[in-house]
Amino acid sequence: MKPTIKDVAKKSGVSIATVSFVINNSKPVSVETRNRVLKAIKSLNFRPSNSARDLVTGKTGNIGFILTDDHFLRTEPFYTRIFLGTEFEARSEGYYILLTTIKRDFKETDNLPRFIIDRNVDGVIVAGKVPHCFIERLSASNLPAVFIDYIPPKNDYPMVLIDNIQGALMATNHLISLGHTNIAFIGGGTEHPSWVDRLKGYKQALESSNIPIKNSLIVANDKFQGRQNGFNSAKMLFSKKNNITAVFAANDAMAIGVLKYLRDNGKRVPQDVSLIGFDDIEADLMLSPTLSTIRVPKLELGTEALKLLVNVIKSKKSLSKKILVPVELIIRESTSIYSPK
Amino acid sequence: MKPTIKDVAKKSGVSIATVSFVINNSKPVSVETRNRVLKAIKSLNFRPSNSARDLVTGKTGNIGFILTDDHFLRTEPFYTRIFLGTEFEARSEGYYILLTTIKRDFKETDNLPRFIIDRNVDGVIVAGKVPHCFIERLSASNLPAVFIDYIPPKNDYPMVLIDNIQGALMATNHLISLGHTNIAFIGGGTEHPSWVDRLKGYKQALESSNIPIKNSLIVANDKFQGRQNGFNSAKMLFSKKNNITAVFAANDAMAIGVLKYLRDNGKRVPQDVSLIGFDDIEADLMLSPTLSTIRVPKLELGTEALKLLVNVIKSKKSLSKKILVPVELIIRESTSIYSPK
DNA sequence: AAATTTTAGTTAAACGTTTAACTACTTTAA
DNA sequence: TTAAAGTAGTTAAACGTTTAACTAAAATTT
Repeated sequence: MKPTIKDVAKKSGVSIATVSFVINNSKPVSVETRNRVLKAIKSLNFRPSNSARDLVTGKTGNIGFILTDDHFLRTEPFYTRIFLGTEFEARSEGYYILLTTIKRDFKETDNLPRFIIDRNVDGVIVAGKVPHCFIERLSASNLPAVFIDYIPPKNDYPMVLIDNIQGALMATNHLISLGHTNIAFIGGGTEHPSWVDRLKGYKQALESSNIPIKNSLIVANDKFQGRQNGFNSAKMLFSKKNNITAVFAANDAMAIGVLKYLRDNGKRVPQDVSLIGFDDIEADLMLSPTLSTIRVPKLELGTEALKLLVNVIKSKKSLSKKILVPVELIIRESTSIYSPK
Repeated sequence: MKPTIKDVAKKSGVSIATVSFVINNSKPVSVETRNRVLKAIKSLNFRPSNSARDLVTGKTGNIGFILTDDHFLRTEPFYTRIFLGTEFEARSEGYYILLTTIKRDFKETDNLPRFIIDRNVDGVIVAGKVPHCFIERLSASNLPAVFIDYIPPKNDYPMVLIDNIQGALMATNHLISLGHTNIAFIGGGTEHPSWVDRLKGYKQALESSNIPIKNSLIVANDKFQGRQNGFNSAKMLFSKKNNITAVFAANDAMAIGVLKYLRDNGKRVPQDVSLIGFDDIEADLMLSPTLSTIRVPKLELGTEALKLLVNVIKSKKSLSKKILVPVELIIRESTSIYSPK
């Protein structure tokens, strides 16, 4: 059978309490006994029982990771990478991650994830946009929670966010520095803070370079943000005659849609139109040209969120800290210097 | 504080044992008391403590889900769907899933997932191909395990497999029924049972239609199985003059690579070449033409594996059952009737 | 009617930890 | 020299369940 703390105690000739102190560093133990205990632990291959420990401490050692199923199933491994960051960090922090999805159209009457109902987690991480009514239910459950890449309305949970404004600034400034002035923006709907901020950064960049902002160059009204949407938006923009020489798409998926539209319609990238995305989804290595973009450190989003959550759990204070994770400009083939015909 | 079984017992005027019997249906309880207890449970919003229960039963209520990180991060949400199937089924079975990845090049000396070392799972599900040495380490741990979509060498674990031969038969027969005879096969390396079986099905279909098998039409030597590989293989096939009119690619990712090669080289699909894949990764709705394929029921792979594992855990017998999940022919735009020029 | 079996419930031990309260020394302070 | 404080360890209770062993009453069999 699995060895218990008693076996260790017997083998090293001390009480089980002392063994516990050694395991948890919770009380001073003399060097000799500590070593004796450690040796016994090793030789018996002892591992403390989670359930016993959890029972007495009232903790579970688990953390829930929640996202909508469509986010989880996105073709770009964006949220999966974030999850992996969390999972990885959880290993060193000694937590287990319970991953579950909720429906994108979570209803008032839907069940919360079972680990919340059963209180089988010490806290949860919510990644990406989730329905309002889910957030309300979650907040009623009084569990510590941290949000990633989404600002929950009316709740001051701690958050780990992408520095969207800065990224959009970098992307737009990159295009400007290449000589472009007729720069289009393609974004998702305005109900998501990320798109709002990326648009904000775009505008700021233009302003500070004294380039007039033309609403005719901005498409940001769709609820979705996939390739199809990029394709459609590009169609809207390029069917009018407005001399666009560069496009900043608010994410790579849309950028790929734009790319497809341009290719289908005889525009060369980057010779005729420069194109930059956002996210760096390292999607398609076959993509040609390769896409300039703003790299979002996805693993880091996940690790930071876990660290933050562990802090909240341990301090028991509901610090409403916001961490803004910096992004990085990645220049590839899809952007080049403006060369008028 | 969280209500305990004692609170329920007090409220309903019975002993805690009776409450336990009601919760677990483990001993007959009269209808009246049962109802009284259930009412108390509901009104107190009582949920049994996992840790307490686990401690006494020696179970954990957790199941580990293991796959390599590159599988998890694949652009096609193939394994993520399988996971979702498992997770979904786990909800109704009352288990929690701990998802973790191992490295594709897992080394003898690498640590097993922490939940195995700590024995914090009652069993594990392994999805997709994993390194041999990992399997050996796993099997030394003596945990119940079920494999999905991979046949572990030298171990008779229970498995849930795709009916690859049948699928390949269906795909090839579909092409044959359209009048094609010069049908190429593009597969991955032969070290993976799936590719071997899909090739086998391809050959069987040709044989039973009395179409000679030409090795020049078969490319199956690469270790990887992505788009790039499909692209390269198509190049190899079509650069020789051999009148290929149809291609069966052993997965959709490779099929998409083939499609790209054909498009780049002026061949129309399906007018000039019919193309069918395998998996149905519902990748790119923008793909044109849409891809005929063999649908693999991914969720079902996951649910079946969980059911099987739960069976093993409960029966304590190491039944080495194999479940072959049926596939389905999905005809879309990329295959059409053979029309000689 | 007595003996036996069945049914519905109770009691108490056990699971493997953590930790508050205590003890017995040893060191330091007065 | 004695009292106080510090150190290193022990004892035992507690956490919230499950379950074996038991009891008392009811139902069935003889």
